[in-house]
Amino acid sequence: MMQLDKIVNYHKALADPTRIRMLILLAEGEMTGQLLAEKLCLSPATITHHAAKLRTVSLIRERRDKNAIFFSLDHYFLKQYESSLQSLLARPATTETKELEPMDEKNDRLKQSVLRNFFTAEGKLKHIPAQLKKKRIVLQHLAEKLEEGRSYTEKELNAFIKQFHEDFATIRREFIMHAYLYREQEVYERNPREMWERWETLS
Amino acid sequence: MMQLDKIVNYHKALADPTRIRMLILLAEGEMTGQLLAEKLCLSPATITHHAAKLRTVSLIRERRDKNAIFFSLDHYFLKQYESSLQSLLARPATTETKELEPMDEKNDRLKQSVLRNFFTAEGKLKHIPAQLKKKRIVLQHLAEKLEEGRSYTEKELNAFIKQFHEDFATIRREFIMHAYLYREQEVYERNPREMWERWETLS
DNA sequence: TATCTAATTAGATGATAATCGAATTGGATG
DNA sequence: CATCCAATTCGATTATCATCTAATTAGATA
Repeated sequence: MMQLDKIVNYHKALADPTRIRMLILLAEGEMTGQLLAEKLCLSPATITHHAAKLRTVSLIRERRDKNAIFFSLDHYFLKQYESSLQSLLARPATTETKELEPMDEKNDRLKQSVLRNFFTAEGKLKHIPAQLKKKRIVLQHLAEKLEEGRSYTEKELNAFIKQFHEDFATIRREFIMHAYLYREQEVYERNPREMWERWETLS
Repeated sequence: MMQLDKIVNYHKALADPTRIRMLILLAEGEMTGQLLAEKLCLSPATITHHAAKLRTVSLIRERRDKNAIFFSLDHYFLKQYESSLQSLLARPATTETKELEPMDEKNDRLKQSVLRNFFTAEGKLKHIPAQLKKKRIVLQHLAEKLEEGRSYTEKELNAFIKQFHEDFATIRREFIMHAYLYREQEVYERNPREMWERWETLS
């Protein structure tokens, strides 16, 4: 479970007008530190300072090209944290979720058929479903095989995924986008099942 | 449009471990200031201080009973701000939204039929649809009649809604839950259409 | 009215954090 | 190797903020 400090740090990162402005500028596309400094009328040192804070919560990425460093938004993580706060504070039941429930039996049949059709007899994933609903079923099926509460390095995670499919990069990315996994710095961890479900109703 | 300061203040409010702990406690149900102080091992003065910050961004409500003041979560607003940040930083197009698009024509026919069935010839709302999708169509139809960029007092908003339906409280609440409106202190304002749409894909 | 209880305000203190200028690092390129 | 450029680190300054105690307010009750 994502703990208190992470949530607080995430909100601290967004609790400053300069940093929000930086993110808004970066939403248009990647940009060097110098250009950011110029557009915001701040010194390069200040940009570095803020970039560091945004980086520690994975809100931005960076890429070096010659002398310049290009910063860009990390879109996945924007959603990530929001949903974890939601799940912390979620009410036991809302009218909204109730409306979606009476399909359980149908969903279950869909799940069985997706697992039959997309996996080989040996348990390999034939290919990634294009349809969102089916993709979620496949991702969840794989994520269930990860140990909860354990940390995985990127290497370990890739190896895990390769048991089932060659394209580990895509699947790793999908894991994160759909909140089956979360990433802190270089370490990956499985989110608890409640969050998968919370996330499914939210996104 | 929700401006920079509001977003920053919202995140400032959540950028403190004590306040997050308060919210987590309140997620279980309403609670007096004294009890909060006790559970968090803080002075009542400190609780007041934090409650003020949470209140200015509408994350908590309060209710007086005899000498005690009961604090509680305001669930609507939790979602509200998140989505406004999302819409500020949203990318032009994602693969996810594309998957949902090719139903435009079908949606349009649904819309026409819902408007015919739920509204009288005089434009009154017969009753509020139970089904989420239809409810959104009705809410959007009403919200379009609100002036964008104008502020409404609660009284004015109630009067507006009563033109169409008696139960203004429910509809006002639904407006907020589905991000057609947002509330700042005692004042209501219509969100821009992009946010309605952004919200629809998110929730 | 006097009194009790809970919450708020006021003022003080210590910690955190935004910003800058100056010095430094780390890659590219002549 | 010398130089240039952008980014980072360092140190100092200033502003903001969490927390406390003490004093005050607001409602309820005897």
